[in-house]
Amino acid sequence: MTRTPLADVACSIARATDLFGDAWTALIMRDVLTGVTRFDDLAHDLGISRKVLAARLSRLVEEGVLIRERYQERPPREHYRATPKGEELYPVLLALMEWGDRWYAGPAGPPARIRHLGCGRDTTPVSACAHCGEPLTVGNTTQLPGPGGHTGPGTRVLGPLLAAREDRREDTREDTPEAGRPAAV
Amino acid sequence: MTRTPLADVACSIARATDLFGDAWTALIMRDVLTGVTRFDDLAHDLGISRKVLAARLSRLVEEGVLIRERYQERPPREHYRATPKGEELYPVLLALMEWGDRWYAGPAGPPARIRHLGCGRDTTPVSACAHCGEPLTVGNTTQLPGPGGHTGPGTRVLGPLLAAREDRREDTREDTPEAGRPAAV
DNA sequence: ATGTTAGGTTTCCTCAGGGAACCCGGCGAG
DNA sequence: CTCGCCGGGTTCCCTGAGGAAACCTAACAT
Repeated sequence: MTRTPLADVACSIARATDLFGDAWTALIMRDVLTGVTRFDDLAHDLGISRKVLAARLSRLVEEGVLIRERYQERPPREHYRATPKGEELYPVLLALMEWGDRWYAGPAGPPARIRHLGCGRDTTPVSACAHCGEPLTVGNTTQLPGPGGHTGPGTRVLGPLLAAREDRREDTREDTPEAGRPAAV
Repeated sequence: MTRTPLADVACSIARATDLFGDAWTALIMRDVLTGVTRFDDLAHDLGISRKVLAARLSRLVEEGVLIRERYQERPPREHYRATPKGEELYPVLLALMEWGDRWYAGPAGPPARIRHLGCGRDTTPVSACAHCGEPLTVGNTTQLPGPGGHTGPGTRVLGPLLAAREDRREDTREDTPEAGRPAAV
């Protein structure tokens, strides 16, 4: 929770991880996105301590990933729903699930299937290139500095944590040259 | 680390989360997959405590996600490389990064770009249906019980934690009726 | 008036994570 | 041949996050 200098870091993975890199958040989002939205239901379903659940939910609400809504006045009842920002975490869940399926499913097969309503078939989610639709792998991609990165040219760049940590080592660069100018492609 | 009854649970997300749901693992995998593979380099780059780094690495090796390799004999030097199982975590990283880019990139744009070597363009990773190639969203998919799930019919099913937790509350269902019959689409 | 349910909050305890120091084998330099 | 350094960890102590369980406050329901 406040292991969080990560949030300031020039790496979108680190930023996402700051929220998502904890034991429960992924499971909470899974539940909320699949219809388990009330406090008690979540607590039961996950077996999470109520204290921690409350903390996670309010963090997720702060972050704009969930909203707390009163869905009934008498008696007053609340639930948590995903915002668009929260719904867009779905690909992360799909990727985690796909990986878990591939490497941990028993002989019986995976515990759940995803039916794609568009084509009507049980699907396997793949990470694809938005342009050509081909699957993306470690082998067929490279990481390059982006416009928002304050990183030197040589740095491998999926996430230059070094940059944001440089306070701890001012022997390294503090040049930060006009944080725009990417290493023009 | 041993908050881990999760690993036994009938949900691939929970299984994946058991490994991946911690502050550092995603970042370690990011680094290893992008070429930061030695202990000291990882420790520096991440700013992680050496103790925890050692623990994470040996866990990842145990799990078959990384292998420890001697890449030079004199002086003896080791590094960590991703196995195929480890490389297949790439989609998870891409999904996290994409989400971070969409919601946390400053006005300057995202800190890094992914170039797809197949089509030569900077790409945006999308979670697509392996059959029809269309993007998968919360709205155009449903979750159904899979062959490996020991879950009742009504249960929403991306991850029935209840099943594995029912030891703790035998007041609830122990019926588990013919664990198949999905809520037919 | 008594109980129950939803939605939390509080208290106490334990153990994982951070920081920093320490350790060990293998060099390479003087 | 001794000194010191580097890579790759391990050990120690301390703090703080997470778990368990009890408690609290409406708002009904009987």
